[in-house]
Amino acid sequence: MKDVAARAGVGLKTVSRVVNGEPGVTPDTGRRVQEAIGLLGFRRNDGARVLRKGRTATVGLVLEDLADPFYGPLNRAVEEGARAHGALLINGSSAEDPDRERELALALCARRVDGLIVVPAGDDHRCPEPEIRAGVATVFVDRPAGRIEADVVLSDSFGGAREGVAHLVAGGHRRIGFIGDRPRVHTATERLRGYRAAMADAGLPVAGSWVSLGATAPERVSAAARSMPAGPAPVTAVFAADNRVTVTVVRVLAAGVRPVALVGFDDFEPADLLRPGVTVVAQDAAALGRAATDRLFQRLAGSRPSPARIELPTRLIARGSGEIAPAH
Amino acid sequence: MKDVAARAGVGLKTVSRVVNGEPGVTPDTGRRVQEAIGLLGFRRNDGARVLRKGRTATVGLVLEDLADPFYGPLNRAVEEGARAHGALLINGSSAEDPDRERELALALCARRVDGLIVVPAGDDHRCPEPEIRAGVATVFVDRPAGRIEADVVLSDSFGGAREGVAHLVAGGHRRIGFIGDRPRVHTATERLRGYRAAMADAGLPVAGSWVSLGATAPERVSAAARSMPAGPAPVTAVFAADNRVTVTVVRVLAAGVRPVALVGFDDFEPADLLRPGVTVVAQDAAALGRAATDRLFQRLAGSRPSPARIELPTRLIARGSGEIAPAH
DNA sequence: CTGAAAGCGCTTACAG
DNA sequence: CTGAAAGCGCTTACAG
Repeated sequence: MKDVAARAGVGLKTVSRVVNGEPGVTPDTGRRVQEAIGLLGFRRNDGARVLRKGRTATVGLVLEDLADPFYGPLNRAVEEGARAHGALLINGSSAEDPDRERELALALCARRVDGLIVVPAGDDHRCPEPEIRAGVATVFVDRPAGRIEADVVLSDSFGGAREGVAHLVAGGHRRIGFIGDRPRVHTATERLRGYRAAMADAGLPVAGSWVSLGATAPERVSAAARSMPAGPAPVTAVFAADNRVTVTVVRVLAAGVRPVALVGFDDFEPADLLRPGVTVVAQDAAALGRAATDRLFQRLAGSRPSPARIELPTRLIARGSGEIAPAH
Repeated sequence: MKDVAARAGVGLKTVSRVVNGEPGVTPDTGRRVQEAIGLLGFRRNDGARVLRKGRTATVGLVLEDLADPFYGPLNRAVEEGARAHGALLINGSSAEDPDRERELALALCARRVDGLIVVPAGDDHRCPEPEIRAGVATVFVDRPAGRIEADVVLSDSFGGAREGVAHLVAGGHRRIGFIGDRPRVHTATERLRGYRAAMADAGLPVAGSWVSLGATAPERVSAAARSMPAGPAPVTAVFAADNRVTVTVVRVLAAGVRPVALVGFDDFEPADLLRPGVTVVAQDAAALGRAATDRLFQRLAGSRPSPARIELPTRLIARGSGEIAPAH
């Protein structure tokens, strides 16, 4: 900038004005400065700018895994939200590791991001980052964070699961299985609660062997999906509590002898290409991202509402697998 | 930092030394400084640091769409590569819009990212960013950039398509269709070239009606997929040149009367759940990301090889759809 | 309309 | 082992 000023024969401040399109520069002076900028290939250094201005126009996003298709639309929605406010997105994967999550959040704070959007690592029940409590505006998405008091944007896991299971009940099923993630994962327990509520609503009992919580590894899920439709109280339908579980269950059921109905939580790519199509309770990952970003920028704009829990509705999409009649 | 120095009764430089773990501080002094840091909740401002050091420890990634599942693993791989070098990732979507791509690249340059990884917008044949030519280390991935001389990391589209089509030929097919993206998309023409090469290798003619290039919108692709197995010279197999095309073709063929064999370029999520499973020529998006990041950091480390075109091999995965025998 | 001085929070290059 | 001075590239708050 100094070079540009020298070249154009003006002061530093004038260059600054031209670069930032501020008023108070004669057209002629402006032109001279522009010329010098072009000649020297000058680009404003936003880092230096930030140092004075305070705001970095940067948002940090910490999620579980950038490679997970579920987070793609969320990621993109946050980007778009940030972009609408002239901000860039720095993001990273926690890889479900609380230490790595913390490390990432700290690095983002050291870069002085204006705000942080965090998908908390699944099993982190420790108190999160002191810096978040200290000051950086933060919104949690997809899962609630430990015991922290902060904004959180979630899908309605309870209501969605309840609706999905009620759909099976309405189809005539009375023995329905539930396969979900480990109990320490919040969404898993919420969805289980929804399952139990739907069963209770219909006055149906739940046998112990119909509920299976645990790692979403294919081996464990396969075993559960194989055993439930067998035995003394065989289920005629299964509710799969997330997309990893659903995909495995589809495989197992396709290989089984009797048709078993299936409703899954989370939509997944070509669920409609399968025969039968997979009926799902879809959550809107992009809407989650949008809501979180909106909330964040409201806070950045100075609004100070007390921390809220925002729940977004889910949507049941019937495609066939959930409409299979019970085999008595 | 000034406050910490005052509180600990030391100079600024001593605080700096402690914060950065530099030697030359007595344990006792170190302790006092650490205490003051804890008390004041001090965090180094990396922005200020960067201003002096020159390097930002930040890598920029510009791709088509953060929400696209294909780019998830690439995104993650770049993140991991950057992380291994202590760098953070700023990324954004070009949304296939050359202007937006340029705007993003400029914003990243203004932030003084150390390096840039770019998936060029599909149809950009203009000369790309002057700043890239000017200096920021840049590696292009997945598609070559205009006419620029820079590193580019690609999948072997030609070889992959050739292998996929040869697989169909080996299965007894003699009339094979090709459905791909618009001709201005580099990968589309490369794959078409691979198709033609495989047909030529086998001494098979290619009828004009067997080749369809154009937008990957479902309507157009459906029309092509419906017409090819009909008419006077009906194809018995189709090669779909990318995953968007493949998904649409699967839908159409499933609804058709005669079985038509299918091989797709790009793997997609539950291609193995479908009946039959979809045979694909898979490219390794994570490997693309890794190779690009490696190349970038080699340059950042000071190595100055001349720009290279790095091609990664693809892998044929037979799952059933590509092994359907020709219906004569 | 224009510019010189001070300062954002750190590090570099020195000197003690 | 320790610290004062200068400077990274910009903007803020003034003064002319």
